[in-house]
Amino acid sequence: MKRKVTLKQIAKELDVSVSTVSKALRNSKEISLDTRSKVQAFAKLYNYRPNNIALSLKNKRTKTIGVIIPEIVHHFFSKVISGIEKEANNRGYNVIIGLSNESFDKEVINIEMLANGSIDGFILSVAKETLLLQDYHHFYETINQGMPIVMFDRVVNEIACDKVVVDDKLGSKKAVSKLIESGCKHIALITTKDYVNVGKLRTQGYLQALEEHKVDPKASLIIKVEENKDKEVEIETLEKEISALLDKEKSIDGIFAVNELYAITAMKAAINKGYKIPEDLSIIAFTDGVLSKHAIPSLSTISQHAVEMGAKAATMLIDKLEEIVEEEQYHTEVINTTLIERDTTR
Amino acid sequence: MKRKVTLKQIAKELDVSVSTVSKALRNSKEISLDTRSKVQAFAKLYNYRPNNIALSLKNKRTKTIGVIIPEIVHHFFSKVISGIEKEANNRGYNVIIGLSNESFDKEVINIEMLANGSIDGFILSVAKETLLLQDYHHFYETINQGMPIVMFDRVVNEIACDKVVVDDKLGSKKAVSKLIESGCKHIALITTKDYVNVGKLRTQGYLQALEEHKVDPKASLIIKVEENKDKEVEIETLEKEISALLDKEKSIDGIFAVNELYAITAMKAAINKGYKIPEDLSIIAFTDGVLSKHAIPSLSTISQHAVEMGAKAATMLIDKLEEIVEEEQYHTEVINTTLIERDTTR
DNA sequence: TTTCAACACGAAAACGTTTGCGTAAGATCA
DNA sequence: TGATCTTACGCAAACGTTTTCGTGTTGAAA
Repeated sequence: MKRKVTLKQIAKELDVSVSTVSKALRNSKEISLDTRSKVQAFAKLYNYRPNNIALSLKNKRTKTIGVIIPEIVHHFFSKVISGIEKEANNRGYNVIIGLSNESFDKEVINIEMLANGSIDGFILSVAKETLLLQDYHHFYETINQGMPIVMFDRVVNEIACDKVVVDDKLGSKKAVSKLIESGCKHIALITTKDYVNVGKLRTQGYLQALEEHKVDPKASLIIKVEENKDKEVEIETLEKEISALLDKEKSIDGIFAVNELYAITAMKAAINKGYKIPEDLSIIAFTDGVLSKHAIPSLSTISQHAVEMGAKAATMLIDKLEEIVEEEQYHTEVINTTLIERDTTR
Repeated sequence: MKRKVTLKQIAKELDVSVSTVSKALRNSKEISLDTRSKVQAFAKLYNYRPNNIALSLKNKRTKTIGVIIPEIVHHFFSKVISGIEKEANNRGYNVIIGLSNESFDKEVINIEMLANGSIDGFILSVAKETLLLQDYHHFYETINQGMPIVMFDRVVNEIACDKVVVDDKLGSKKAVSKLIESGCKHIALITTKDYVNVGKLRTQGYLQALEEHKVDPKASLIIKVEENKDKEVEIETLEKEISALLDKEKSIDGIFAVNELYAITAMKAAINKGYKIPEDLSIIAFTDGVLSKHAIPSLSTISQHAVEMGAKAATMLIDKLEEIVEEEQYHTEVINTTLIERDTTR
């Protein structure tokens, strides 16, 4: 087993100095053509590759960006990652990931681990617990140390950094408007409690759409799901709630849910009750994922263009790192949403 | 904006040498208690953290493991990653990911990028194109340079390295046996072409189960899907094939598919034809993901325990890195599969 | 007073690069 | 022949650590 070959070894072998080897490999005309070709041949033979770590130390940059997300077993986040990875690779950067699992502590630890020289900047989506605690010291510290952060999707407005978000309100409005325009009169909303920012915004979009179409909102048509550590339980509970709602409010002919899973759950409850979809009941979900695409019937959704989001975040971060954009100049990019009509809408 | 503070800066500020600072921070009793506490106080005040890159260069290890997977927008792979990440973090390692997108070239580039000092070892699942080309030079080179590799799921048998695999054959056998035992007489198989190794093995499991239950296999009940770059097209084509099959072979009362998506597609075709599931037709899929869990009706599956797989792979790699296990001693771990009975089986 | 150990600290090397500068040998010119 | 210019290379510093080996100062024992 041959270990990785270094400049020093090549130098020794060829009886020249390390600097000569380095220059020869970089084709400096300071070095004679003769020596250059000799060194290059030798390097090729031994498959020389410069040590990234040494380069990082010297250059004070690692060409690596750190991504911290709440979870990876999640269609949206994995799509964002694939967008980040693609753009980063195109520009010669690596991607290192950390998972917070929605925990404040894990988020802090991950950031601290990576901030000590391992990476040049962060792309992250804030953990729910952090949002709840509203403790953002780790972000401030990181930024203070001169390490840029780009937040996406779940962002903290009060922090001065680049952000990439989806227009949740407008997206929801699109969905609900579509429902109204296709003839739905009584549209239920399945959303989260208000402390989840995106849930809140999507709720606002729903209300706005109703208002614009002169439909009076009814509190009895809104279910605000209490998030549960145990997703199974959360979903089971929700299914019962929806069942009850459908029993109580017979007039419901449209449902807008703030995520795929809630929508699928609603669909399940409705199908069990014998509803025909979309004839008796139309459904639209915010967030487009595999679940929607392959559900039977396939779900109409609002797509957030997650890949594009990731790519945009990477672009913004790298632009800042390479000083294409000035340091203190922050920008919030809004990614458009698109209504994808499938089989749960008319 | 204060930059990161270094030992040198602390040393200057306190008018001592760098070595004194280093020793003081590591609580060496070579340094007087007085100086130690002074230095430590100062370091805490300025939030000193040792630079990882410098440490990596010195220690010749990065405490980072590289993971290369074919795609990340995929339930199985993202679960594996979460398993790797968890175990790695527990043992103080970071995870850096590269995506091959099933491309040989991208796999090679990713490995070369990371192998030059950025990481201590690899965990990877081989790209389909690589499997097809059977060009494994990049793996050999990496291993030759003393960098350990752990392959998971899609492995290359001829390469001497640690491996974590699923017993595909046994898993399929379990599924098909379950179908037979629950009364299915005519079980269709939806699998991939034989050059995809896991497809081949799962097909073998199907055949073995039939044999053991003295059921004669019928070639007309087997669909071998040709993979297509465009998944949409692949799935649409498949749906038509299944429809045709159901028309032709009216006796089919069970379907085993080698992945979720094929199973869902089969279910869709069957539901469209008015089949009652599971009364008229039972379905089991290999691979357990969100799709199966939230399908209506929910799919019975063979779970591969992806998280466990990732964790195991990480354990094996780190054990090797930390020389808990001898270098030249390779081992293949087989992860058990479990039948998860849901609503598509009786 | 001399000798020596203990103490507290600093100098320097090492990890693998890149790069500015110095310089010996040879070439060119007057 | 002597002065100057090129050429082709080596030295050393720098990035931020850790660690080995010195070394000057102190205090105590002889």
